[in-house]
Amino acid sequence: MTLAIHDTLSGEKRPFTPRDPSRVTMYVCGPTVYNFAHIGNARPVVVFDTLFRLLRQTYGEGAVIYARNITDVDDKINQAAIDQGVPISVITDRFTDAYHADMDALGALRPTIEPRATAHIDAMLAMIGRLIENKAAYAAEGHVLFDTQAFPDYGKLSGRSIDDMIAGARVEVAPYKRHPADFVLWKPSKPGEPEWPSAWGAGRPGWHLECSAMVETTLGLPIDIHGGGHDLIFPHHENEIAQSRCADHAPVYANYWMHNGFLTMDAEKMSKSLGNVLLVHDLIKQVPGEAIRWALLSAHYRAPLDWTGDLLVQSRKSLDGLYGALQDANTLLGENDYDPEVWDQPQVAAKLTAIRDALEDDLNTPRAIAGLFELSKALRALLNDAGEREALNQIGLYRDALVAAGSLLGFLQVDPETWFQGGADDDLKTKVEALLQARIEARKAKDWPTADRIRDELNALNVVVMDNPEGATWRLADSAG
RNA sequence: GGCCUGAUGGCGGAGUGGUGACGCAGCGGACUGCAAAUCCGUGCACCCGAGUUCGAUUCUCGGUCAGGCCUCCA
Repeated sequence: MTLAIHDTLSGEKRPFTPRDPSRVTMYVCGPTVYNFAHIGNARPVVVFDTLFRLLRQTYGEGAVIYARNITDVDDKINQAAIDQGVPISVITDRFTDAYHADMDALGALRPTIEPRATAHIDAMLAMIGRLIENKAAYAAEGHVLFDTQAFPDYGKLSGRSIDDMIAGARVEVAPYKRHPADFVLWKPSKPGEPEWPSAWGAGRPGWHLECSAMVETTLGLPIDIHGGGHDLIFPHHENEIAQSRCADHAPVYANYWMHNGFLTMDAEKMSKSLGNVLLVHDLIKQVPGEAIRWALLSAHYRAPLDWTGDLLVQSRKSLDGLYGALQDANTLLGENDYDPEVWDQPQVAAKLTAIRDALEDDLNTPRAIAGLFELSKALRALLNDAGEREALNQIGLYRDALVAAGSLLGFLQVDPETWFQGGADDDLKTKVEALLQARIEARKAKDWPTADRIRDELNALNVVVMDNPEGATWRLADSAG
């Protein structure tokens, strides 16, 4: 099977054909760095990271160029700098670092390129120049505006006509606009705000222009895939298309447009006024990033996703099951050698193929996740009658396959011990080991009251004990919620 | 007001014109000193109405409900 992508522009699922298989290009709109990223911001990151992984496996790691911008010039950044009485760069540096740390925690690979808007002002100004030259933009009162009348395809991506937009307009139209739908390419800065000199007066770029310029400079037109949140379709992506195509007389800006669905919090939109903004920065202190990633990928990327405490609990338990199988396999295999003729085994190969097929079918992560469970189930079955010597090869094979399949989705990449005990600090681990040892002694002596009392103590430490004939293992109880 | 999505079991969530994956939770049993983990077994759903069809959860139309965009927004 080959990759098929649902393309917003054509409205259909189309087979993916890159312009150049040795240089596959993908651009995703990144953060405006004025605050911590919330869980809704994380959805496109995780979704397109999964696509990035799939593309890299298909075309080769060096053949996929994934650009995700950092918007570091913006009204909200300016406001934050004023509010906190610090230079703009203090804000942007701080939240760029935080963004990296948070997305790393979700298992997202870093993009190939992360262009910053402020490093591409020249390209933006050059683009404005070309737009004016091509009669697709005009200067007025210190602003430069895009002339939407100059672009017949305006509205095609979002499926709306300019007339519809005017009919539904709820904002006052700035007097210097020729047409209500025209949008800003360049605008004057207020005193104290960052500004750059230009032929149209000192000022700063409009947000839509930033992405167009960075796409051109970092990837070159047309790009293969352009992604982002559903809410960016209009006006942001619509405007990007208009600018780039008019600036360069380009017939195509991006060959495939992908948009992830919105995330709601307990069925409500996340908003500051509702006070339900959940920051990744806070969440990863409470639950493993992998469980958050799982929750984000548990629904198809185009479907809406309702974020609830229960979703996180279920996600974590699902991962417990898979890591449990891996742990048991590791325990059994121990130092034993096995023959890793992994990928030629037809039954394993079929299961791996099913997972790949699911992802290649417009990134059907729920189906791919089901495939992970298929592998896990098969691994469990082998573990349950592992008396046979030759079963070790099979177990090793399935164990490796599960980890390999997981890597495609960004799961199962840590040691099971780390997954189950990683939340414990060294003090706790020492304490637990001591209690566990004492309990093993008690059990040997068949002193059940003492054994049970110690287990209660461990439970109080949020530790779950699992006895086995030789001794016992432990894991931290789930505390997600 | 304009434009656009979606509605599957207790929960999450795929999918299909012909008896509805997968996961979480539940229930019964096995194992265990008792548990946990694991194993075996098991109950439960396709929003409403009409149409097309031999047959619709799947296609069409209408309705209801929910959500999104039209303004910064993932």
